[in-house]
Amino acid sequence: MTVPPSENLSQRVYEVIRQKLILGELEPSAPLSIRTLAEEFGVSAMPVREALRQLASEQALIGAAKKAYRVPDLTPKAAADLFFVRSVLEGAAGELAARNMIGADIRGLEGLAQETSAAWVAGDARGYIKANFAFHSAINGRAGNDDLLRMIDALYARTGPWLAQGIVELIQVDRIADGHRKIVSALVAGYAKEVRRLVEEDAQWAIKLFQQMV
Amino acid sequence: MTVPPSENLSQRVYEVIRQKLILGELEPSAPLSIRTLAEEFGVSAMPVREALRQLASEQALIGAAKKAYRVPDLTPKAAADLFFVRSVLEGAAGELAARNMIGADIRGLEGLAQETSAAWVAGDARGYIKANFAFHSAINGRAGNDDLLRMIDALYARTGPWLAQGIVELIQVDRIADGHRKIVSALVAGYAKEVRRLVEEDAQWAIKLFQQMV
DNA sequence: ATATCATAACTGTGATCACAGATAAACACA
DNA sequence: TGTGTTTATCTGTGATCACAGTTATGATAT
Repeated sequence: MTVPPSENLSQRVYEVIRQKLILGELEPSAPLSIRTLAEEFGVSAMPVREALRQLASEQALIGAAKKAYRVPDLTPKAAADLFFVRSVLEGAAGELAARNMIGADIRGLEGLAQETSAAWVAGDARGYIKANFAFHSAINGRAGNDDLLRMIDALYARTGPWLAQGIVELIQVDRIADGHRKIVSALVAGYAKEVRRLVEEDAQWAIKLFQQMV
Repeated sequence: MTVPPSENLSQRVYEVIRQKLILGELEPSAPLSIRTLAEEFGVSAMPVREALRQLASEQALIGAAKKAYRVPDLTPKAAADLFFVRSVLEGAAGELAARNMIGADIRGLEGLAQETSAAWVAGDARGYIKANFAFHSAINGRAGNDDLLRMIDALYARTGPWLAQGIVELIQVDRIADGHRKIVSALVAGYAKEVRRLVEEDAQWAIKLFQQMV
């Protein structure tokens, strides 16, 4: 877990829970209690409550009035919508990043791509999610557009729990996921438009992955 | 101002301030005090504080520790980044919407396009912003993707205050803005891809508008 | 054993208070 | 008339309490 450097207690709590969502460590429909979490974190209810509300405002949690906050359980349609938005944003980020990347960036990317496929063949679901997120973050971070990055990360927080479930079920079914390698190839070649297309394809692939799952 | 139907006091306050941001009724660098707003709204500090924090988490406000919340004053680079993201998202929404729109939708759109240009030639800055937002919302709403819509609206909340300033200065300089009419034409023709391109262009136009302003 | 209902334990929400840091105002001094 | 310093006011933040709805529990009756 990355360290949460912040002057705000609320933001620290927020960051921790957000990371857990991204990495799929919280399963869908799991309830999150303000008081319980407050005790776990060793803080008062106040910061937790603000963190949960913030997550809920990003749709990363659902919070009905006077009912416990819960991790959303995505419907097929909702998941498809989400991955579509992600493909649009991440595709644009990829095209921008392709123009900013230097040799060292791409080398790091190759390592992450390897980690990703290694975790995949090993059947390590959590490892795959983590490596996958690291890979895409490395690209999106080079787009040079913080808003883009923030929005994409918010999407990962929403799809994380669902992905963790879906992948666990599918990890032994489909063993081919060389999309990342193709992306890296397009990056070394400097084909920005092609990077965009491939990144979009990669995000949409998750949708297909789900449809098999049903 | 649209009525805020909600069971949550915090959310009601949030919605009101958010609308003001979108419509450019709050000027950049203006400070927002929790206690002051609480008194204005006739509620305690609690709901206001949560609303402001939520806005801040969306970057619609800036909130440094122990300093008053403020309406962000965008730098040229930040504004450009923002409008770029908006062009990407709204372009995608436009393409989707083009496939869902029926005659009645388009007729309503024609009216809104007329309002927009009417406000423009009349030099009514606030009216232009309002009509412009209504026009685009009518399109984005037909995309059938709530996440897309929510994200785009968040962007309008961030560009609103800045747009209000920029447009006031430019409204007598440039009097041609028939972009909306082109979009409507493409919609009636059913050219989804062309709608996307035009919507993207429309968003990027705002960037150029700014560059003239400096 | 199963269904029904009362009760107890939980939930988020709003309000209020104490506190420390930031800002602005007031004052003293040159 | 400036200028530096102190004081007072205002800022968000964290903690705690009361409250009303929700959910789970357990007892009672069928």
